[in-house]
Amino acid sequence: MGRAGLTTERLTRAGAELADEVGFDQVTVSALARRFDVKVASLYSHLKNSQDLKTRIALLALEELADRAADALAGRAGKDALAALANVYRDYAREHPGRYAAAQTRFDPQTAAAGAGGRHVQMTRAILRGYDLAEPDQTHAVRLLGSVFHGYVSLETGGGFSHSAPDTQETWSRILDALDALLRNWPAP
Amino acid sequence: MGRAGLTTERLTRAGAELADEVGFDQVTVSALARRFDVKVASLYSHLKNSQDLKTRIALLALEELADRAADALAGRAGKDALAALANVYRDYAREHPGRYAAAQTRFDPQTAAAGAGGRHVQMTRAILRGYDLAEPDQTHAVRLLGSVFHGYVSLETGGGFSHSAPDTQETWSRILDALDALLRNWPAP
DNA sequence: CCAATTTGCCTAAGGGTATTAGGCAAATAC
DNA sequence: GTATTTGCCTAATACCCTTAGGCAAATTGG
Repeated sequence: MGRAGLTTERLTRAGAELADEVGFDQVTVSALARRFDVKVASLYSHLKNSQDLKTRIALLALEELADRAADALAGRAGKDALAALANVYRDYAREHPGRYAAAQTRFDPQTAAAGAGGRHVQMTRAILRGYDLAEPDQTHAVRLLGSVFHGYVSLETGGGFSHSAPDTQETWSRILDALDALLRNWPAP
Repeated sequence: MGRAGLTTERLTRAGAELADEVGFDQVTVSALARRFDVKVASLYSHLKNSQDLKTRIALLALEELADRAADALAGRAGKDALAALANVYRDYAREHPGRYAAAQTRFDPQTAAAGAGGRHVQMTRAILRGYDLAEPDQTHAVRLLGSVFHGYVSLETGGGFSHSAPDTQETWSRILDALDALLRNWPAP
């Protein structure tokens, strides 16, 4: 029997695809082995364990998301930038639901520091440069934006808004309008 | 051997406690059987299967949450009501992380209809009566509030905001201020 | 109050996933 | 071209989930 050419890299990518197809929860070392037509134990030369695989997929997703966000923000400011970043999250979640779910993983500080989490915070902060917010309000606003983006996307992709008018695209636009208005007019304590 | 007095009800409650202790993902028919000092197969007289158990825990959590919300909203209006509802979600997630995680389960329409999901929407709508929002803006606002509450609580309990000043209580207060200001001043399309 | 029925928990068994240990052959290094 | 490393395999253990079938305790009804 020849070798299958397994690699931590390839396994992670295939795991991400698998996640998008069957859901991040269903990503399993066994399923991945089947996909490469290889015995399960063989993967353990490349992956520490099941958790390791999931962490790698999560970090991959965070990285991809940060790359897309950086692209989208280039040359934009103000509400334009706000909408661009928001749409990156929303679109990514729709295109890659499994990866997006993976990106929600909570890491231990060790792992988190190695990931792209910091890039996301920095990009959100960059957007706020288009508004007039001093610290600590800027941090409050970063957290609010993170909450809205994550919360909305997670509810929408989970079907939480389905089967009701008005449609979610309309709501999404109006929420971005509302956030823009709020940031331009952030209330004093 | 006497009987253990198992009940779907008791199993669901114990499952919710287990979820708070070890995490909703770790809730398992086997662990529940151990807790009652009973063989695993015995649970299958009371539960359809593992998924059934998880669904029941999720519905229990949604119900408890709706009950707490209804209590908190009684006699309040405006920003008071907004903060009360928001705090119900946040406090519940802190006290009962496993149950809160369970409450995020996405149900099939059949199951969703039987659950307390509708009560939550109705209570959020009730709060908005204190603000001057006509449809469809009211629905947009309901979705925004749901997104913020869920997003914030999920990020905070997941440790997404840790290790950084200002502290999360401060951010939470200022976010509620901001939402109140936004609702009082909802931008026209 | 005893017989019949239902109900509750058990044993047994089959199938899936995770993980480790040890082996053989293909790739690589010298 | 031999020596070493590396990659995938077989084998084995340890969970977890689920169904089938059995026995005894509880309940029902005469």
